[in-house]
Amino acid sequence: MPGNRHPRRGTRHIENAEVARILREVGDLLELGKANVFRVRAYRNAARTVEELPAAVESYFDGEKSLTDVPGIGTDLAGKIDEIARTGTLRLIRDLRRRTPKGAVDLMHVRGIGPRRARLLSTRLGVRSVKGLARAARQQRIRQLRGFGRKTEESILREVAAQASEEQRMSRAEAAQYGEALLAYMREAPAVNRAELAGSFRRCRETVGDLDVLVTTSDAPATIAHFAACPDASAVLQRGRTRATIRLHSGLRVDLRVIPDRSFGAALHYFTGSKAHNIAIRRMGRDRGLKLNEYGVFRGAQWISGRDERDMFKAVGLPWIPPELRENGGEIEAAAAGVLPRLITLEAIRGDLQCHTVDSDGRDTLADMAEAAEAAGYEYLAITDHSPAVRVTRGLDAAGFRKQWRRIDALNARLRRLHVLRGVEVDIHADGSLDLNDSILSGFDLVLASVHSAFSLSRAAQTQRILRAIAHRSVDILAHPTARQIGRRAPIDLDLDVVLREAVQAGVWLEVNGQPERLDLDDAACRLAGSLGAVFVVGSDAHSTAELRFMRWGVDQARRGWVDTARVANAWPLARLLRSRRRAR
DNA sequence: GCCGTTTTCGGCCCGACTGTTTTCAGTCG
Repeated sequence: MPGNRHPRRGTRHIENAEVARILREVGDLLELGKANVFRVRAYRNAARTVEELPAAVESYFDGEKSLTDVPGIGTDLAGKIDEIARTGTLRLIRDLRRRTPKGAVDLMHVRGIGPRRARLLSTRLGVRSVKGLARAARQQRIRQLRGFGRKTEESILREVAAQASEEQRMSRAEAAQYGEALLAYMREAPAVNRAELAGSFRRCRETVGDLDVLVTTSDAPATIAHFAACPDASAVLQRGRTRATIRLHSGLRVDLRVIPDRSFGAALHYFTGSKAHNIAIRRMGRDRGLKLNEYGVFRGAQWISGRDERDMFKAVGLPWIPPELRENGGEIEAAAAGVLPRLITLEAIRGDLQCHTVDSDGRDTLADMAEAAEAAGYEYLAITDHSPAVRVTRGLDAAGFRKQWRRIDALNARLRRLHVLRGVEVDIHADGSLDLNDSILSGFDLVLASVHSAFSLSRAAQTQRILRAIAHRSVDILAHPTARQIGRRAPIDLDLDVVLREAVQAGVWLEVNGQPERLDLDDAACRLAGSLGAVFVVGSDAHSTAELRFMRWGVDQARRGWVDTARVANAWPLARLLRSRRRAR
């Protein structure tokens, strides 16, 4: 293996996500075993923390940085994580599984069933699975238990059915369509003053499990009635005086919260989350003798502020923190130290550095794409059609690109505000060689290299492959570096740490791809790359003029990854961009 | 299990809704 990051003897590679899964299961098992709720929370917090670590857990055992320096992880949890990294499992989890009724953990994942009910159902009724749960409900055996009744039985049946049909998270782009339509619908309601989307959607997570809509109104009952009457709703799941939940025909759940005007900022902060961020902020409030909740900042019973979201941060001595960063992943410390990144914005983007035309697999012509980019206010646009290896894209060969260049030159002579760059998305072969030769590659303004095949190479071979491509002097940008497609294809198995280091070292820029199913690099990788000094490119990877708007999703993802405007090459003026390319140095 | 500018012990964010209860437990976010 290249690089100098040999794992310790006895340590095999394990994904942070797998460590997190194990910690989370320990949390579930402990909760079923009536453990101290704070101990349960400690395991769940640790699971989230590990998931969002910028580097593989192994790297915390031999370097200068230690896991115990990470907030929420003490000596005990660090030891447990070490054990997982070395052995792939945990003695504790085996003991807990032995002591826990079979299937109880699965029951707990049915909405409405927590640890108490799961334990009762498995010990008293012998329910061993979600299927068995539905059977018991149909046989009306559940209502015989104390604390359960007819309605609980019915709700269990509904939830089991819903879980079987939907359950997976929805892409951010799809959720946006439902969310924005619903927001418009709620703003039509007569008594509504303000309406906003909060929750993980506002935090720009790449997928969402549900939507949170926040409104202020002068007539709460009327507003809740309007919400419940939403034409796209298939069911009203919950309905109170200040909250209601509906399910849309798509299966997406939407929570509505109705609050008074003066609480808008407090509620927006609270319902934006994340939960871990909120807990941390509320703790800071408590340390200052304040109580923070969704209604505002309180000293004793006295309301102090909460009209504006900034009030919540001000109360604990912090500047406003962008929603994308609110994961309790260091944003509070960064805010306190005055070193929050100046996150990239859509407005700061001056051009798009990846798009396709009918010359390969795009749906619009070169001229159409250029005109749409100009109309969008861009200063430049790189046309980056595919090379021949990716058959389905009908990629161009050297002669094809030379013809395209002449058309680009003619276009540039005609266009007044936009400059079109001669670009290419050249395929990286399985052995790391490129799909076009040096003589043609040197003629482009910009070369993106990316993987479209051989997704299942070994980690070592895959890493070697990418390193070889990066080492090629013609490559300016590594595009969609992990080749993942959310929900469809796992990222290629890569030593990302090594690849990102080499890319930074070589002066290769890293793309954050805005296609809703790619969003590649992801947030954690962006943050890692940023910490290594990477330069980023946010690209729409548009295959039509309409898809130029995918820039939005790429920017959102980069923001989640703490990407600073100054580090985004396509937020620079064209002259600086060209001067800074690897080939210019 | 974590954590400390009063603490190495004793705290740990806070409120709404539902269903099954006669005053509240469980669950969720």
